[in-house]
Amino acid sequence: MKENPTEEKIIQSAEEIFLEKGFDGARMREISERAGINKGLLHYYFKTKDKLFERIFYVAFNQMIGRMNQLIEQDMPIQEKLSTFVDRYLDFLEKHPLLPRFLIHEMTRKGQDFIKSFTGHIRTPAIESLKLQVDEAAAAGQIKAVDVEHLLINSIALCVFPFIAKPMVQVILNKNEQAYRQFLKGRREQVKAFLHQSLRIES
Amino acid sequence: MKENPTEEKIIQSAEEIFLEKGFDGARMREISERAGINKGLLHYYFKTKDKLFERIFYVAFNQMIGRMNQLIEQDMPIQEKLSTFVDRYLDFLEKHPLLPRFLIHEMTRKGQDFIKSFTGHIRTPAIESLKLQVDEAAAAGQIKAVDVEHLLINSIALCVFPFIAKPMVQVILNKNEQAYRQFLKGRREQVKAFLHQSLRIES
DNA sequence: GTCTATATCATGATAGAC
DNA sequence: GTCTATCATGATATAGAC
Repeated sequence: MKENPTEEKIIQSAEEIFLEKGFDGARMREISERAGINKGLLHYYFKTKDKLFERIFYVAFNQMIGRMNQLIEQDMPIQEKLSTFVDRYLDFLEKHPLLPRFLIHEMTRKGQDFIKSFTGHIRTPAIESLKLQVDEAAAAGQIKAVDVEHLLINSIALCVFPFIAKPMVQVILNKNEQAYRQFLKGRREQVKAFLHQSLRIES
Repeated sequence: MKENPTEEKIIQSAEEIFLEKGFDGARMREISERAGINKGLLHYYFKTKDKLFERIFYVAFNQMIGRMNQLIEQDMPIQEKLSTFVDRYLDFLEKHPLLPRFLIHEMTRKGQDFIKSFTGHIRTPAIESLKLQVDEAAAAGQIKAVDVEHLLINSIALCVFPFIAKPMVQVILNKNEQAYRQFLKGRREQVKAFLHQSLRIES
């Protein structure tokens, strides 16, 4: 925080360009131009393109994982937690629509080793306590017994997929920009209903 | 089909490299090397990198959309159709695990115009008849009334997300390669159960 | 700290021998 | 049709003036 304003500008510009075009498609020249500074100055602040990228990636990765952890660890009943997860996570994605595709693409590009170098520093999601909660609720007859890993991945997938795969979904559903925004609006309730239904007890 | 064997080799090599690294990350040198030919020969067959890419993209795009259309249009009851969709689509993805992320990334990189130039030639999925089928089944009391667009996107998302977002899911669930393969194995039944549950009538 | 000018290198693409 | 050699460009990165 409270960094040098030039550095701040560079960070912001770099984030925009890296998220739009990925590491391979990004150009140092374009980053400097958008930051309104000279190309040489970039290298004064961040020795190399790789260094600049890692800074952006690190922040982006933590944002995403951090938000998810935060939502998973809230102290509330499981059904309410699911609804809140969907609402807050979709809020987050609407603010950062390019984030998940960026992370995924770069994590795929770099090797397993690169990922490890980050996940080492980072608290991995607290699946265990979520599992306890789900199992207890199932035992108490409040919800159907389900596999917590798949439940979590399903929740994430349903929220994030329309952002990651936007152009593909547009083709499949034959929707222009405006129609797609409309689709996303309705999606919030659809996903919540879908997830709740998946926990409904068989009668 | 039955092309020149050199051209065939180039296509295969180019497909592998483009799918792994994307257009921006792919190198003509690497493509020629993997094809076992000279770099100059690439340009003899495919004038430019763009031309070669478009050829690969076109085939890949058609494969994906074609498979989906085929599965959507099968003539069977809706519940059976959903199960078959999941099974056959997951089969397809296991054979082409890099395909969806490649398509999504490149469709995002190129503009809307580029996409249109393809979707013009292509039959877009037959959502309408699927909607009829779902609505009729709902009216007959066989399934819950649901929005067919969201149902379709949910089905696709649940299948495809673990392939698109593999490294991210690995971090979230803290799974190495082998554990991840195990996770994918169990997923097939999980997704089918999940989708069927979403169509269950309220009692 | 910021800029200009330049070095260095890799890439896509071409020309031409065989 | 296939290769070698080379071009032209554009990228990252550095050196040095201010």
